[in-house]
Amino acid sequence: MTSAERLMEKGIRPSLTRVMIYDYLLSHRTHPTVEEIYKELLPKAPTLSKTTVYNTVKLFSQEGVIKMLTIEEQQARFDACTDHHGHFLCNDCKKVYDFDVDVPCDSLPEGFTAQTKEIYYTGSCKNCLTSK
Amino acid sequence: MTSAERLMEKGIRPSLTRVMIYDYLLSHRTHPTVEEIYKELLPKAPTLSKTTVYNTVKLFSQEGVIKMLTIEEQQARFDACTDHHGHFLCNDCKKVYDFDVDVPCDSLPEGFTAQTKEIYYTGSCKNCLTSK
DNA sequence: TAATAACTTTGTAATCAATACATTTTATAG
DNA sequence: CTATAAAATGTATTGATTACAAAGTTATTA
Repeated sequence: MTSAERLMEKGIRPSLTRVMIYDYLLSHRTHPTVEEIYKELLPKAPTLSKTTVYNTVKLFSQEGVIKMLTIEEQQARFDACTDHHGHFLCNDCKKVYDFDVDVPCDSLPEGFTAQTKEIYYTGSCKNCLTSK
Repeated sequence: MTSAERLMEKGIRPSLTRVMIYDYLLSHRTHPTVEEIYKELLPKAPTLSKTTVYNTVKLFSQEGVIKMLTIEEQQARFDACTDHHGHFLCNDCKKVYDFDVDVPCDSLPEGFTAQTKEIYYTGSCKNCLTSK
């Protein structure tokens, strides 16, 4: 299935801009920020507006096409992989890593319905620990 | 153990301001923001500065006295309970609820060391679901 | 006790991610 | 082709957070 088809599946009209942003996220699993997405795409799309990137990732998140990560206080990050997995933020190099984690056993209060479930760890990654 | 003693245990000098902020967090388990802490304490401490609240919750978080929650994009929230539990953000009323959840089984990459482990759910709480 | 140093608190100014909004551009339908 | 809706853009604004310097407070040492 193409990325455009996947957007349509979620009721999102696959404009050129949207497909470009979605493709970027699909091929760059580094959990980029809006700023990073914008800067990377600007050479290919010189008329791109940062507001458009904001609008688009918000739309994608709301429709469940991508995940918004609030693991960092300062700015949101985005992940095109919506399968269940954990995110690890290194406090030193500020990179966000994926890791495998089981869906946790929870006891949500009666009547509560969850739409998203995120697992965030913070600490130090291997690179930063060994280079000390 | 008093709250002042608990601060000293973590190497934090228990000034009046710090104890006041810590006590507020201990007695208000609503995961308040800096703004909320500041507004609530201002009547009791008219010379309190918002910067001080920022400095203090940052210090507390760094020393592990409290937890900083980044579950919301816009602003950080703070929790004096450092025991393992999950946090549920209602997208409608924006309240953050505690819930019980097991420590998840993870397979962190070799050499990674976690300092904090947070579990964030978002969705709709009972009140908001029933009032629709 | 006085003098000094270290720490804490404060207030203003600056930063910067995110949003609001009006305008322009592009796509779709009649 | 025209009208309408949707998407993209750019500027201005908001608002949480931080930087920084000054003022205040507490601890230390002579």
